[in-house]
Amino acid sequence: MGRWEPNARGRLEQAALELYVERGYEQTTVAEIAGRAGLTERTFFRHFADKREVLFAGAGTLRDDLVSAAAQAPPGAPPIDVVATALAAVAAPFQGRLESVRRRQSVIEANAELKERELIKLASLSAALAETLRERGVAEPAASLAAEAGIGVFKVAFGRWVGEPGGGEFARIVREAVDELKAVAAGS
Amino acid sequence: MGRWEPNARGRLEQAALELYVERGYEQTTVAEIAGRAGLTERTFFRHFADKREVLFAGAGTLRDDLVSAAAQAPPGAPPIDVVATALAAVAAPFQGRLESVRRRQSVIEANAELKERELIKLASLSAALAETLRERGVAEPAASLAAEAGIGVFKVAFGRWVGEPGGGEFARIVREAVDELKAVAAGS
DNA sequence: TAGCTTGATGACAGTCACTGACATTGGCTG
DNA sequence: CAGCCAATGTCAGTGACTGTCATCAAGCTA
Repeated sequence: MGRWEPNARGRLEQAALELYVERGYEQTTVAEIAGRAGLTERTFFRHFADKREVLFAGAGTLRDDLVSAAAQAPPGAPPIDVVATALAAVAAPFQGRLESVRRRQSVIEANAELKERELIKLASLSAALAETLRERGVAEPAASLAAEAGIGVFKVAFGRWVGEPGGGEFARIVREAVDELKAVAAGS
Repeated sequence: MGRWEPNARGRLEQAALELYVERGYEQTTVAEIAGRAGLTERTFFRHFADKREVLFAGAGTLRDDLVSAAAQAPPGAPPIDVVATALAAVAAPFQGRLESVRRRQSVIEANAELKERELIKLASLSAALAETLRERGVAEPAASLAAEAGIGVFKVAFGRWVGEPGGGEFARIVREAVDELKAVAAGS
């Protein structure tokens, strides 16, 4: 048994989410989060760059998964299809966690600072996706446009999935949104 | 002559931009901005919600112009064309101010907090554009997808315009990016 | 085994963004 | 002229975040 309770980072994440849900993001102090996790404020800031970041720890994994899925698409596939399959691939792991995702999302949408942080994470997804497309030989500005449009599709599809009462199948909603984007771009 | 020097808000904007350029956003305190403008820190926060907002005062106008241009498009026009003409319309007023825009943009791109603020302003453009499309009878999710894709186009086109040595014609770059998006979405 | 190093944490002081409450001031209105 | 009002100043406070040094148990080394 170690000197300290294990998984300090995970305890901080859980305590933060609980408190943000219970009393709201702004009404929660970092000292309270740390206290609930049995740690001090200073230790919180050793694990997370700021008070918002504790909600976005999984963003790096999502980006890696997206890049990996895009990189594995068949060579020579049209960029829009590379993006579509990559988005559907990263959508799948969300499927079993609708309630947990909804809780987190309601916290984010209640606070402008948290929305900002979410947007910059999505922008980093877009940048990583564009970079992957470029490595696959897609020229600019097609690579950035496909990536931006793809992340836009993801945002819209995510909103629909979280907003629908039953939830539905996220990957299917993503594919439908891609098809809808194609129709819109064609001028229908 | 009034009791106070006129245009306090404008003086604060100018002082902030100068200081952000001179020594960087993080190295500038609000007290310094206010001091250069001949005001106090408290007055700064009466004019701007926070230290970032002073750089984004024009965002509301941009959104209004975008909505207005989209609303004036011919009835029944395809959503992608409504978006394209609206983007080209708001691009035009940027044309004469390339150097000023570049200076401001270099400040924003040097700081993550400022990037976040820019992204949420762009997201508000997207939301307003989607709302306008809905009022024109465009159904969901087509309205949101067209708006998201359109703002993505704007981001890419803006980056190209600011990045190119000579600058070029912003409205033309926007139209080319829309065409490129159409080609990408078609699976080229 | 005694000592040294290391890594996670605590303690504490400090800066700065931001807020609430109240005071000040000079022009404008009745 | 009295009073109101709008913009600003003053001041005290909260809380996010940082730098610095201390602590202490586990592991490594001689």
